[in-house]
Amino acid sequence: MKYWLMKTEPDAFSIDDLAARPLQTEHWDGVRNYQARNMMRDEMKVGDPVFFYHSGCKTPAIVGITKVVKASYPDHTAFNPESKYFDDKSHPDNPRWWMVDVQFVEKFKREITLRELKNMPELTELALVKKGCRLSIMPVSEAEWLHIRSYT
DNA sequence: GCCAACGTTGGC
DNA sequence: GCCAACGTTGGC
Repeated sequence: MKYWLMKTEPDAFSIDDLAARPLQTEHWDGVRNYQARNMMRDEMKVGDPVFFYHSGCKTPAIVGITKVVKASYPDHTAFNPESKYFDDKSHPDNPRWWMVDVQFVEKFKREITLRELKNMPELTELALVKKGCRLSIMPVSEAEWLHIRSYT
């Protein structure tokens, strides 16, 4: 089992939006970055826990936990010319983009802000706090996970 | 295969 | 709204 962190802009899709979905589950479409894709396609497995992170907002923060409930399958929005995620280089017989399904687990009573995370010496290796890191999906070590968890 | 130009991300 | 950092594109 591996631990993860996934970013989302709360204006587009927040943890409350996820909790309001049928079965509190949603497919993670629209990832168009190869590194992030590779992690979803090859490494994320059913049951893996995921920190849910709000980015591009007033207070960037980890706001809760989700888990992977369906392993990778083709991101069908890439096949749809009507979608803003359409990519004519992705074909159903050889998909370029993949996604997983995640399910709501928990919303923290108190979110853990990026500012706080940056001040934790235990997290200096976490990609999220590194300068210029734009990865929307990243691995979290077990030690990092437990450390962050201990604040919730 | 190099690299400049461009677009995007995302914190501040 | 600004801008640094980064990934991608496309001409050569």
